[in-house]
Amino acid sequence: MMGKIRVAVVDDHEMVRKGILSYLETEAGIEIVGEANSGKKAVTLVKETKPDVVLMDLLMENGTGIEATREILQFNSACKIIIITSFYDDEQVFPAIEAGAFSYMLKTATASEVIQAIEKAAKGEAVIEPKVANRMMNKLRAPERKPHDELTEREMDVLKCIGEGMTNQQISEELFIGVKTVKTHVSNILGKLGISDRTQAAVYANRNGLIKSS
Amino acid sequence: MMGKIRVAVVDDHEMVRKGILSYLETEAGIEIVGEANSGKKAVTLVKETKPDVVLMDLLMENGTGIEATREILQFNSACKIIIITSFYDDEQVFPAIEAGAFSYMLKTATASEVIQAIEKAAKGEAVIEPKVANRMMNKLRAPERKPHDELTEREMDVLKCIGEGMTNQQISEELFIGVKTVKTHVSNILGKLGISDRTQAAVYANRNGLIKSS
DNA sequence: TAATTTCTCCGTCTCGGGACGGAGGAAAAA
DNA sequence: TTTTTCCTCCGTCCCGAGACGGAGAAATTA
Repeated sequence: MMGKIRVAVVDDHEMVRKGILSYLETEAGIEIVGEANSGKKAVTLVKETKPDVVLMDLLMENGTGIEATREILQFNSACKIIIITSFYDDEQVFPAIEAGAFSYMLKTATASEVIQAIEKAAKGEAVIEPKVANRMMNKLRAPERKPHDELTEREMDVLKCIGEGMTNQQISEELFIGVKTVKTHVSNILGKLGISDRTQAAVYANRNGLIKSS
Repeated sequence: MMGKIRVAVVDDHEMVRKGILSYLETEAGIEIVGEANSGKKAVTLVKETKPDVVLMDLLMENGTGIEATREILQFNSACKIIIITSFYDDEQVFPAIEAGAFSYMLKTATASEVIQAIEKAAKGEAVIEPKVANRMMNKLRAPERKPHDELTEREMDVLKCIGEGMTNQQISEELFIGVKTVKTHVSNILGKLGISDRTQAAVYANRNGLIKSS
């Protein structure tokens, strides 16, 4: 029989932390070793307290939980990090998995679900939210080949400029290349994306998140 | 001296509800009359328990808190509804205010802030999160005159088509007008928006939510 | 090393896009 | 009613945009 599972809670919302704590404080097998309200403090906290499991929010005001996850695992790869967040977009989930997150839960989770996830994590079993799991499966089945994946680096630069509404002339000045060159890139971009003019390219760029949206 | 302030908590995340409850349960002047995890249940709950104050999450899975707020105030206009949410975009804030929300807080709020907000709401004093307040002030100062407000109905039609990446030819077929007419509209649109080509118009349309985004 | 990819630049040619001016008709506002 | 706004259409003119072909240099890959 092993001792209590040492758990740290990281979330910039105090009320969420307290909510999680209220889940855990009555559990005999779990010991709360600390709280943090930012990614940086989380790193410090883990260094000091060496928890077995970290409950980590993804979206925080000072840097995401992804960076914190990555940093923590660099010096403590045995630490199991459970992501708890409100969302399950691809943009959030996969970087988290990549960074080494162990389990992925939603804030809709109930007390028992959270407790189970912690206990399983301590035993080395991952828990993935069903909705998230579906997306992961889709990701693995179809490797999500966006048309612009085959664009060269330079072509991406040009496409982003188009997405900002720039003319070929402006792009040439922005990228320090000739207008003719820009035209060449534009032609190649249109061909690769299967569209026929820069306006559609601009729409494409904006809808596919290629632009640092406003 | 009045009795305890009757409070209801609405949030689809149990852990957030428990967090808020942990804030409030030690307060002598506050009585929790119930919880709800959806807008519909919130309406029912308020009908049954008639709380003085409702803490309401905006983003919930089954319908937003905005609808619930509107419904509740229809039959109980004395009820003070405090919105507690993670975000403060214009898209979220203003519909909530419009629906009759009394105060607006963020989930970053501490226990004492929440308690104060409740006590003030019971006394008829609104609390607005500073970050949100700033946006409101800006809204009131500049009545949000988007450049495309001065576009005619037809010009809006054309602009939306441009935002889809359509050519003048395609637009003329879509709207059953001549290509020359489309050109006229395009010229007027560019003039009114202060831009110089259709690519920028397409970007504008997509960034200003004129398109039923993908 | 040799071969491929990518970025760069040049030219020519054609076409769509946009500016500008003009104008008629219908509907809404004065 | 008169006036204004808006939608519609026409024409001409010019330029940017895009297609197409060719080609050199550098980096990456085989």
